[in-house]
Amino acid sequence: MENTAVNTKDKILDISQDLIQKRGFNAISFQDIADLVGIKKPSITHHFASKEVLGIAVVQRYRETFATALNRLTNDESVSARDALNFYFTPYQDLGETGDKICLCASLAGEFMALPIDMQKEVALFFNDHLAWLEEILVKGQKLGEFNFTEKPKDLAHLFVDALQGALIVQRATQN
Amino acid sequence: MENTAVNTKDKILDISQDLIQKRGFNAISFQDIADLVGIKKPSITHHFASKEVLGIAVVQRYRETFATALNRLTNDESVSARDALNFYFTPYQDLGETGDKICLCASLAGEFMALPIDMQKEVALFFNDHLAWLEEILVKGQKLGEFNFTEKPKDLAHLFVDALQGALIVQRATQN
DNA sequence: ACAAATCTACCTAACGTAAGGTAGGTATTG
DNA sequence: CAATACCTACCTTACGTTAGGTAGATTTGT
Repeated sequence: MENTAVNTKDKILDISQDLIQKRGFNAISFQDIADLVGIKKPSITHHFASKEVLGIAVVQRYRETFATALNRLTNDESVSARDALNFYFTPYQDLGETGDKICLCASLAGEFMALPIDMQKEVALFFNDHLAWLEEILVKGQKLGEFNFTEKPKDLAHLFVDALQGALIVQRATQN
Repeated sequence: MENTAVNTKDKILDISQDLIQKRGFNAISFQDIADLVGIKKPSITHHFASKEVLGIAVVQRYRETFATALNRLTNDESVSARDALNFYFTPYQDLGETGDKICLCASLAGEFMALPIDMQKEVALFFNDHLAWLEEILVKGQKLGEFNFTEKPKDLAHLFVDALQGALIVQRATQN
């Protein structure tokens, strides 16, 4: 885990995210989080009014961190489409190497129907962001002759996201 | 849902499986199951000693149903490798059409680290079964000239499983 | 400048609810 | 009649959340 957070609120976010990526949203409790942060259970409500509010904050931050990083790649003219695509894979490779963590939104999507509606919306936004970004990169790379594929960019974007998310889930379940 | 079960034990299994595919294992309770079966909560313990035992039974049945169907395809000489592969996809297409259900083992793999060890083992067996079966079909199809691919059969089998499981998860989260 | 008021970040204690599970009784059925 | 399939009643534990309070920092009023 990073654990570079300075203030308690960010620590709660970091630890919550870590726990969700490992065990899911419904399987973790305020007690789990409080123990790891080093505060008492009710102190969490001082920073986040409810578990739902905390959950939304975790996904929002995750989504925005990705969005910022991906937009940086898209806006930088010196980054080729192929490099951008390679960069896209690295966080997932890192996750795979942890052995016990998957993408936050894959974890939440697995228990999607048991999630508060506002968390569902955040998860949906995450995947739609990624699908749109990948499609854009694929179109760009095809136009510039960097890529050579016959499939529709939208379909290929879907395949990338699906295979990436699925790979982490299946890998964690089958290793050892 | 099927709901073709005649005895209560099978009804419990059916409904539990359905609920796990929709909401996950940790988000469902004996109360949820009992309400849908039409019995009282403690009556479930009469058929399954604990939630873990019930969970294991659900995955075992799911895994064995698949194993039987897949072995039938492999053993039937009149079924080509391509047909076998096509058959493999149909249950997942059906799941996609439900709009609110994913593969049982994808759901459980999403909360893998929060699962009892014996359930983890069953989930791992499921994926390993499928990976081995797909690899076998791919090798067979390549030998007979039905398929034409350069990737390693094992890698391609992984891609199929990953993309299939991932597709259901992502699709459910992004539709509407 | 200094005191009063307010805010921040926590705490302890306890709430109501729901969880999984148990004990023991009562029907139902071969 | 004996096993099976259910029931009611209850237990313990854990959950998210609320109430009320405290110590210390910050802001404000004079």
